[in-house]
Amino acid sequence: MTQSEENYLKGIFHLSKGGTEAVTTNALATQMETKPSSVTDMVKRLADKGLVHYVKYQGVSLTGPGKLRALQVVRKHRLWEVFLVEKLDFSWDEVHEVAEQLEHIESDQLINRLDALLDYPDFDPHGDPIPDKDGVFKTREKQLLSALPVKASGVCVGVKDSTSTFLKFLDRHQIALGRRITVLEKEEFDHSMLIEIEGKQLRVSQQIAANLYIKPNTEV
Amino acid sequence: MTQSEENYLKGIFHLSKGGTEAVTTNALATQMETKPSSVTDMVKRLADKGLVHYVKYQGVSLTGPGKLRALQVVRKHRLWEVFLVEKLDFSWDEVHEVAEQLEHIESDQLINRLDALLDYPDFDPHGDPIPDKDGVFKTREKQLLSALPVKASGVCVGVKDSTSTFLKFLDRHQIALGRRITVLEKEEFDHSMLIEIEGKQLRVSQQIAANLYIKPNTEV
DNA sequence: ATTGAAATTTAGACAAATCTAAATATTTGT
DNA sequence: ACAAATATTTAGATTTGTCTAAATTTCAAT
Repeated sequence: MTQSEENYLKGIFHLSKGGTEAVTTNALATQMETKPSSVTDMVKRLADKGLVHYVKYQGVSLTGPGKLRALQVVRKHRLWEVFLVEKLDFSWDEVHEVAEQLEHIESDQLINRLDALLDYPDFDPHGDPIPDKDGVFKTREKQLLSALPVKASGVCVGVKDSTSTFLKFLDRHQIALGRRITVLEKEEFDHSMLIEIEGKQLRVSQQIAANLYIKPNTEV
Repeated sequence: MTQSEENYLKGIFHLSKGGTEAVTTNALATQMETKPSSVTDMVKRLADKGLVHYVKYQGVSLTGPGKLRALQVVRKHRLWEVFLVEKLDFSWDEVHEVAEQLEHIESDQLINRLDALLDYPDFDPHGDPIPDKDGVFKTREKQLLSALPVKASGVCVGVKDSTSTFLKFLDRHQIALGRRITVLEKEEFDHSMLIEIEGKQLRVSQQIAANLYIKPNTEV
């Protein structure tokens, strides 16, 4: 299995929202930053290897083995991200590029011992779940707004701090249970966030974001 | 720079004993476990990029930039080996294959922070020196165990042969880096030795003694 | 110094992964 | 339903890294 093949499986996995839906050639070409014709060539190879279902002009989807393989790559990517942040003091926005390389290192022993070193984390620094060896991962019912990655979206389901001053603040900004919130930006130095709620943009400090529970969209 | 190019530079570096001597096509083919014709193709490419000197039928040697690059790969390889042994509890003989992959990860930030995490080690688990960013490394005064006289004592600092069978042998007999070894007897006819290690006596053949590096007269 | 052996290079082929340009299939708007 | 727009595939070329088989160069021995 080449790195390129692994990257395609991962790309299909992400676009198909967890390996269920079919993905179009054009969408995959955009995701992989390549040309549609290159995608056609590659998905044919992947189909020959039994990793994807592919019917000409009808799009591509992962088979069981293909999905498992994609999940193993995702597992490695996210574990390396935890390592980079926890052990090497990378900030959350610096890890992706390096993890893209590290995710292709082949060694079960390596990844399982890394998992142990990191104390078997369930989520990566962006709040995304880390699959286990068999591709199974925990879903998080609710998360703190501060734990959500950029572009994540979810519904407000609760507060951690329920003092009246806090709740009044929420009222003033039309933040209420059931309201959908989307994370637009995260500021690194003070961990404040720019969020969108009810069609308006709002900047909230880390103190706010760390006290609001969100039920994120099930979107991997 | 591709991984294959990096591997060739490293191969030339090792065969040329530190980048000084010229290396023959056949020797490099053996080192790289490939065919001489493939070597010819590759060294032409490396010569075009200014990384090696190459004259047809005359062998190949590293240029300044080529040697620096080789040293940077060696640096990464050895730092990763330290990481695997110190942080992930790999044993001596398990690290090489994984380090062969990790050495090609491209990120100065990653390798420098890894260096810091490991507390700037000067030597890898096999006792080989780790070059710094500029390719400079410390030399350790070391001698083969076979070269030590009777009654001499020293600390095990490295191995010459790092095949896994040899490393496993060492593990079985509790011979490890940092262990003090004292020469008790040397047998004339087969050059075997009786040594003391960890309070126990052990007879080692000349083949063993000629592959173990010792730093003589050193406090632990 | 010449010849046979060994080492090395060249020529031509292949697979992986990509591209451009052209051909074909599907979808959409009226 | 049909033409135009869009999406997709095919055909043919390119690069990297490899191979085999044949040709060439160097080395070594008499």
